[in-house]
Amino acid sequence: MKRPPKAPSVTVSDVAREAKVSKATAARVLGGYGTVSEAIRAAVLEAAKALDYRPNELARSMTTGRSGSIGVVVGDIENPFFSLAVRGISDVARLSGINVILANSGEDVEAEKSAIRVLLAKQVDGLIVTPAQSGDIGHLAEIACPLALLDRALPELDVDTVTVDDRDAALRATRMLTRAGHRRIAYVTAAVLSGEFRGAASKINTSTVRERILGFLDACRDAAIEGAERNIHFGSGRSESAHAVMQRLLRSDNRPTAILASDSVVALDLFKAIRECGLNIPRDISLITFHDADWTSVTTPPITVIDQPVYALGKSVAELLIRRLKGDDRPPERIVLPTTIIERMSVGPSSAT
Amino acid sequence: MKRPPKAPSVTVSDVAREAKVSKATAARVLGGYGTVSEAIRAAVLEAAKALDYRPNELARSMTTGRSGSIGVVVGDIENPFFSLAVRGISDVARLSGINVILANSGEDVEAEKSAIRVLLAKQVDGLIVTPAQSGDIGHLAEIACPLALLDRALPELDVDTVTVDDRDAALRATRMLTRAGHRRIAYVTAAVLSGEFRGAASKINTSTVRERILGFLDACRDAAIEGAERNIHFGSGRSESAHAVMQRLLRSDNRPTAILASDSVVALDLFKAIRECGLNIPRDISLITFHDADWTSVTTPPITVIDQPVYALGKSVAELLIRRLKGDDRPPERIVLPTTIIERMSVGPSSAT
DNA sequence: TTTTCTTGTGAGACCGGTCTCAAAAGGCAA
DNA sequence: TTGCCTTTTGAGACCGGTCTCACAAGAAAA
Repeated sequence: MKRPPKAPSVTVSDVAREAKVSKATAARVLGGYGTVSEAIRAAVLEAAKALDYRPNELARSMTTGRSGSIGVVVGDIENPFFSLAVRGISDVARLSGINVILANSGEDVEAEKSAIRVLLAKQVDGLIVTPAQSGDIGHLAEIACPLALLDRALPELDVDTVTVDDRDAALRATRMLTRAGHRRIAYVTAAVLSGEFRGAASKINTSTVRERILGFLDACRDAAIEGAERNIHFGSGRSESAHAVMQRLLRSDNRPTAILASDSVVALDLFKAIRECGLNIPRDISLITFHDADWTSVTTPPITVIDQPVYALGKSVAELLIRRLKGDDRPPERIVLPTTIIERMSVGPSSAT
Repeated sequence: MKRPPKAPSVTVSDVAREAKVSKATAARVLGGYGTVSEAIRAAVLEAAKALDYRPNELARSMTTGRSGSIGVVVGDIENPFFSLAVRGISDVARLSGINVILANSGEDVEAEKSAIRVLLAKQVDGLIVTPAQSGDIGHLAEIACPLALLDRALPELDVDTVTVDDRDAALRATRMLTRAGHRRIAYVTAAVLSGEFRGAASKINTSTVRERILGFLDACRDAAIEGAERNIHFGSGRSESAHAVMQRLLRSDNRPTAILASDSVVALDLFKAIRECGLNIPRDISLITFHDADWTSVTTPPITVIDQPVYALGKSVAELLIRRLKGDDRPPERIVLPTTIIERMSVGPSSAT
């Protein structure tokens, strides 16, 4: 099949000429504004069809100032958490005839800044961001278009935000572990810390990370577990060393008898590492993870998870943003979605000697 | 933290006035074209900084005709196959300073058409599409900008295409099954057929689906298996009934002793259904699936998969498209990437009585 | 019939950049 | 000093839409 060469691009003026009316009139019917008589409208429409006119959205945005698209900056589309959230966002956006320009930050602030700059230059009408770090939020604060935060709240930034009840979720999950008799419980997260962590959880400024650690520590305190802070492991991302870190953790003398993982990617790595160490879940070690990823239900044993309403997260944040684009000027909302724990078979009594 | 209200948007003219030069000169330094004396360049740059000038990409695209973005239409971002491929695409795009506008077709041709129309109206410089159906490709054929096809080839469409060696992959996987003694082998795919399938595989026009079936049938013929066509099951998508279909398949009198699944989403459904039927892999039934999804390595037993270079698929198609955007006018290329089979533990000898 | 509205239409400015073209300025040889 | 060539600068058209405004025509009111 032959492909059409460059198209000379039919414009309003062309249609106007064809329909023998003024450019203004043709623009009126084509743009769907102003009033035009039925007869002329039909003529213009016919001319447009004959010429195969396609509006140039760019030119339209140029004058209206609205581009009809929103920018979304996530940490990593590859992570099923984000791809599901993005799905929620784009489903809502499509319903409003808005489209989504996606950018990956790779959880790197500089990449995030640059992505935002580019999206802004493209005149997106609004922005949904999952801030990579929260120490560095100047670039977010000075964004002049509507902004909404996804999954991670920034206390200093008074904008629409949708998160889940991370603290409570971590609390409940950890409590499930302490009630099973565990006292050496590790919390493993992919997040990297800017400074040094000295148990000063309240100083962590990425809300998701902070709240979860707070919840984790709450539960540990309730169970009178001392020094729980030392069992918090950061930076277990996807680098090669992360796997090694986990192996070391699992092989250490007083290895944890239970682990809470911050996301399904980390948990999968943990699961593999546990296996490679010849450990058995839940006999030797218990495991709970955030995010009900598809794999968690088919392992042996299936993994107990904290089920976050990820799709709804994306859906809500998009709804909030779009409402704002439509002129809503209520004070920013901070929606916290509930999580549920899906109990499967990965939690057992403590194996501590 | 206070959010800035509407920005009055600083333009080239503003900068020019501030720097006391003409608009044209200011535009030259800001746009980085033409020649300007060092003294004036510095002055303009300083004025721009003082005013916090940010270029309006839309206006720029307006005159240049290039928007600096490409459109990507995939079946479903939620599917890990696509999210990984999209990752590959956006990584490459970012390197070239191009950004990606993402659209979901939901594997529906009408949605695909509309997405393409919107993207084209947004003046994307190029388009990467995973055609949902191949009966209906008029809308693809008349696209006037560079187009590249991802994962699915369209013989009638002579454009850059990157696929994997589906036929060979299916052949090798099926052969692995026949060599293990299996003779009742089912092929289960999420793809839906436009017409009726009567064994006329060559008439299927979605290349991925056709090639795989062809490979499957090749292997069956080699093993002198009769009526293999009857064991091909379409439409096992994510609808409720799909699961039921599988259950029926598994509970039927002469249920297959081995299954080849077309993607990891279908395979996961199958895996669950097999379990629910109380069947054991690989004792009662063997399973191989396309796509090395993360879950396939952690199940008991781990699943033998056809590993497709998904990231590379996205990477290559983006490279091809971007090369074309840069003016390359070599004849369209059709790249076929190799697959490898990762043998795990889900294939055993036939359990046929 | 004349005046006053209403409604439909056309002319042209405008959005914020790019780019062509011609004029101005500077450099150098004669 | 004059002339010619090169480099720098400014004026203004242009991209493809939207939108304001003035005006024409027909309808309703006086």
